[in-house]
Amino acid sequence: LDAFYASVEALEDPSLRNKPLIVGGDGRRGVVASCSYEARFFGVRSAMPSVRAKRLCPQAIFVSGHYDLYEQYSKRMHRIFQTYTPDIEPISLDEAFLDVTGVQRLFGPAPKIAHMIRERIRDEVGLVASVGVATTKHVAKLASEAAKPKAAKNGPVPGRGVFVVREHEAIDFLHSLPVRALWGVGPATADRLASLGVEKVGQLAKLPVKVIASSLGQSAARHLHDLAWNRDDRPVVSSREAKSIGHEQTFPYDLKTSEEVHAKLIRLVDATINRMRKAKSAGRTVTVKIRFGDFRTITRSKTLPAASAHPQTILKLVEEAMAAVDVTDGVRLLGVSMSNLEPLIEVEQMALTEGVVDADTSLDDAIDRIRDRFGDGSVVPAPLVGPSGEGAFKWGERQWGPTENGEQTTGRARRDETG
DNA sequence: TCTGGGGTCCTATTCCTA
DNA sequence: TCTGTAGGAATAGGACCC
Repeated sequence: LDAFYASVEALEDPSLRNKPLIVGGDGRRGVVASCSYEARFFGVRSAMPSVRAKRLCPQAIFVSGHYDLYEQYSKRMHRIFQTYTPDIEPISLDEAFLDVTGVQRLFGPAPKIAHMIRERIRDEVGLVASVGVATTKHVAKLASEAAKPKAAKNGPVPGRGVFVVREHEAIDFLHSLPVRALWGVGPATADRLASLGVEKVGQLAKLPVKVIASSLGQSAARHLHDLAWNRDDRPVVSSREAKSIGHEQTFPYDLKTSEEVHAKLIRLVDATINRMRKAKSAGRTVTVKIRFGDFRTITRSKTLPAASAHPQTILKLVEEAMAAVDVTDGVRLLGVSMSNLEPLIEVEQMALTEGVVDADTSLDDAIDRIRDRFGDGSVVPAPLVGPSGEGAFKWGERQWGPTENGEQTTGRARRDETG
């Protein structure tokens, strides 16, 4: 999708159409999550600090994200995809790979299917999609980039919409691109390749793997060299289990005391476990991420002998992990995430058969039921209730509380809050 | 310029155990 | 009993993606 979040916002509020629009936090530590092509003309890009975006485009309109809304639009698109093929691999809310190998007898050749899907997304959802068609996943992805509109003074100049790279054209197409275009080449890898004199994919392709490996390591070198020759046999995988679930938050001002840090950690643990339990998962490893005022970032992790979804157990582990961390320099961001995930039902059954069930299990179940019925803000850890200001509604910020229309919001809606 | 939040994957090191 | 070693798990950090 083109400028997905910004396009959805403009669709919902016509007064935002054809204007430089930025979706993201406009606070001092906000970044651009998505922006309209009108904003891009001024040099605004996603992931750019909002302060800089404002400087580049003072007339830009900032809106905070509505993640729940984007999810709804995403689902509508997926329903369209499903009418063509069950082999859909979501990359994000607004991108997916579709394998149409087996359905061309039914719907026609892949480029025709691409046009049909694009038209239906335009007519039924109201959004502009760009589609790349190719015989490998990564060329399809690059082709979709080539299909996108370009930013210009009076709004976007339409792109080709559908960009087809046939198998015999793939090498020429690839070799003309900058290495940075390759999936997996970011700023750090691009710098290293530049020091080998490599700017274009074609130059990378002609370099011996050994030489690339001297700079990037064997695995990455092999992988990128393969991609440069269009050797990519990764299949479209339609269902994938999450490997980790977590939450992190950047604070408007650095936290200076361990009490403040502890209070935030309690909230992050609760939010993470709440989501993990909704996903019917339990985790064995907890990782705490700490970013200091100077942007130095460390992680500390601890692993349990068996997976758990009990707040007290996880919090204790978090406290152990944090024991040796000095926060007096100021903490800018905290994160908590769980990995080594296992199905919650199996974990609880195991606990039952081993006779280690305690009051926690039924307590957690009761909390789940109350939250299902009255909202996530209805039960909160005691240290965050009361006159300190972090009461039930502040709890979890807007992300976990009810919205005006009574629905649960998730994810980036949190940008509405100032923290 | 001053850097979000959700993730995945890879690598290096350390520690434990067979 | 001591030592070397190989492999796996845990831990930490970094790059990258949207």
